[in-house]
Amino acid sequence: MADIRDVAQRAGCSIATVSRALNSPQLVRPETLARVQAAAAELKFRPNALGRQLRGERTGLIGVMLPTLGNPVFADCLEGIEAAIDGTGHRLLLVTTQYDPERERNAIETLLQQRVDGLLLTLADAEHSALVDDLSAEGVACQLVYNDAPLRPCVSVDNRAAAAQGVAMLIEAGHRDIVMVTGALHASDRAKRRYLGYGDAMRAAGLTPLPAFEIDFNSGARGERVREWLAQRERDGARPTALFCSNDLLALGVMRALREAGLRVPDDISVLGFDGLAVGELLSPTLATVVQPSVDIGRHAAQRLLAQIDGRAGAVGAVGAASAAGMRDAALGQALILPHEIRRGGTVAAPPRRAAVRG
Amino acid sequence: MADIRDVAQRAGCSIATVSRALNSPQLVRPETLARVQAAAAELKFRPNALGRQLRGERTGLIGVMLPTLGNPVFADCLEGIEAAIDGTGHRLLLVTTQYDPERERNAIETLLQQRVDGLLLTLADAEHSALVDDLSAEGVACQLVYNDAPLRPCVSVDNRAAAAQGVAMLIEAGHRDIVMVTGALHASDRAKRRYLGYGDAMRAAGLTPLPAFEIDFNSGARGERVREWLAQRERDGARPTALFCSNDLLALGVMRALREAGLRVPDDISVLGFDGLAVGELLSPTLATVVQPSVDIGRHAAQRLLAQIDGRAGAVGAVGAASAAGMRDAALGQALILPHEIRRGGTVAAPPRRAAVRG
DNA sequence: CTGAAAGCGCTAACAA
DNA sequence: TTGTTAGCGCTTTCAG
Repeated sequence: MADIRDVAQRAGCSIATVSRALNSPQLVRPETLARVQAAAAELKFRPNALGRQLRGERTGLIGVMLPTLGNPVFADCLEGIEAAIDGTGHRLLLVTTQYDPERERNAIETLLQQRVDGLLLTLADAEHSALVDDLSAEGVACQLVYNDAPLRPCVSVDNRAAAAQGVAMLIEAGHRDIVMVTGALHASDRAKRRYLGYGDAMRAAGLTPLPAFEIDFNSGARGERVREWLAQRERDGARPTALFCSNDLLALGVMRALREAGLRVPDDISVLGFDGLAVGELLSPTLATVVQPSVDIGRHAAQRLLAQIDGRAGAVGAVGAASAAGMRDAALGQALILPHEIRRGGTVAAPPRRAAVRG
Repeated sequence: MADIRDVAQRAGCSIATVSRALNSPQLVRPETLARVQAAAAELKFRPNALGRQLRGERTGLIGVMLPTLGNPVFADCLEGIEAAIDGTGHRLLLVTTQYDPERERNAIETLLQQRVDGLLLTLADAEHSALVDDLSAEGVACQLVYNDAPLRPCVSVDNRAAAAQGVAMLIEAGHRDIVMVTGALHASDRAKRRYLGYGDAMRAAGLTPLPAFEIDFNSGARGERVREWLAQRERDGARPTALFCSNDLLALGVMRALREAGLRVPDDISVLGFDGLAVGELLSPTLATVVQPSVDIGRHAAQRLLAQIDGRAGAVGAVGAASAAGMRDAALGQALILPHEIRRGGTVAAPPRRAAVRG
């Protein structure tokens, strides 16, 4: 593989000139430029990014860490990130963690060793994670994605308020026995906040929040679990009339289990999701859900990160004054809350009359 | 940021010893090792991967290029890739192309400049792409993903045979008027091969293949287009009784348009997809489709790529003999065809009786 | 406008 | 077992 020296020799100039010809053509005499370009083409010269990165200040690499791509919510977000960096000359280094905190640690370290210019992270639990503190202490440019931690640099919806609004819709539809279904609660700060929102809405309506029904994401026997739980509830005479699922994927799984258990949605039981996956609208009945703008979340997070990176470079030496860049930086260090939306759908209806059961 | 020299100084040894302590601990006296580790920890030393990569033979980077992550088929594949490289110390550099050939060129070049050890690519059209030839000519380790080009290193299903089998199922269900719906045919070699398979199945049953109905993926007015087309067909008295969609996402969109046009699936018209997206099983009716093992495609492609990379390293100097590595390499240079599967689903039923219309 | 030279941080001979 | 040294390919002063 030809290197810059080969090109220089062939073009009859020094490697410095080749470098300039490639990076700052205007600094080079047109004639020389042409010779260099010709030489480069003939030798099929491919600049080695590693050399440049080692030497330079920035690598142009952005580290992206997501729990999984099996959930379209994250794939969508990644599309937004891609869209935002398109044309900026940045590239993406991608890692998934499967919601495993240890993998999170390792992944971040790996990304940092590659000297990424910045980090876009979705953590299992941002609030109790010391990682983010360490990162900001180290001065690493970083934005959290989906995590809504008020005091941290992140882009998300207001999970608590959004969930409350969704549940309020259920209540308005006439439901009183509403249970929230979640994955492992401890594994996701978003699920936790949504549960808080559920509680808010219940109490606001004078209802008592019920414990969440947690189902292990990774267990294959999800349908089984749901059926058992329903049977138990049935026996207690306390089958809920509506289920609020902490995310759409879970809602889909739950609905399948419901169907297999012989229950009709929404006739026998209503279901509300969270995320706003596009597929939800293609189902019949369509999935009622709390929509978060996943692509925009990714896009904004990436844009903020880029601004942060640029600001950082621009701020060098501008110590004295609270510059415009500094002002911007302050905003970038705080949460950006994007608007959510309630998507009404066929999976929510009025609760069935069950006077006989109750009486 | 502390570098290896700082650590050496603090540990009271040379940088070579630090390097060894980090990479080959067994070559270093336990006591020295401990000193180095302590020093590294105290200084929060983070090895700079760029330095190592610039020096070394390999970077540990794998370049992945996919059309989009908006289609879960590719997200699933990426999950498979992730799974395969997990624990191997490789990292992923990800780029999406939106099916744009120019972006494909640029993306590959970018990846190569970063000195990736190998490439995992889904091209718009692998057969007519000179890119792959160039790559193998340059000796770049590379596997195509989803593209089934018989003579190239790739992992896919037999799109033609799979499509034929799916269409045969429609015919078996009693359909004779079957139209294939695709995105822009020229933009995807898979769609083209599936159309060939459609033709095979039709002719095998003594039927005449019909022209494909192409809908632009990127047009927002997809539903509109479908309705117009249907109306036209209706007027001609030639409304098909079944639609074979070149992928599941398209099938979902088509079904929605059908519904909006007042047609019931499968009562009025049957729909068959291709891909086997998980969501298809959650719909009601469930989506009949030709299933390709997306995760496995990704996994196998990554495994083959890793083998190729290792083989390459191992083969250095082993010029004389047709070594075992050489044998393996030969296989890695050819297509790996994974088995597909027909998933029967509620979207396919017998065609409606339309004696009155026909007569 | 161009060239010489000094590294960026690390690994791997080669010596000791 | 450890140290010295020569780069990997590139950018960027600083001179000319």
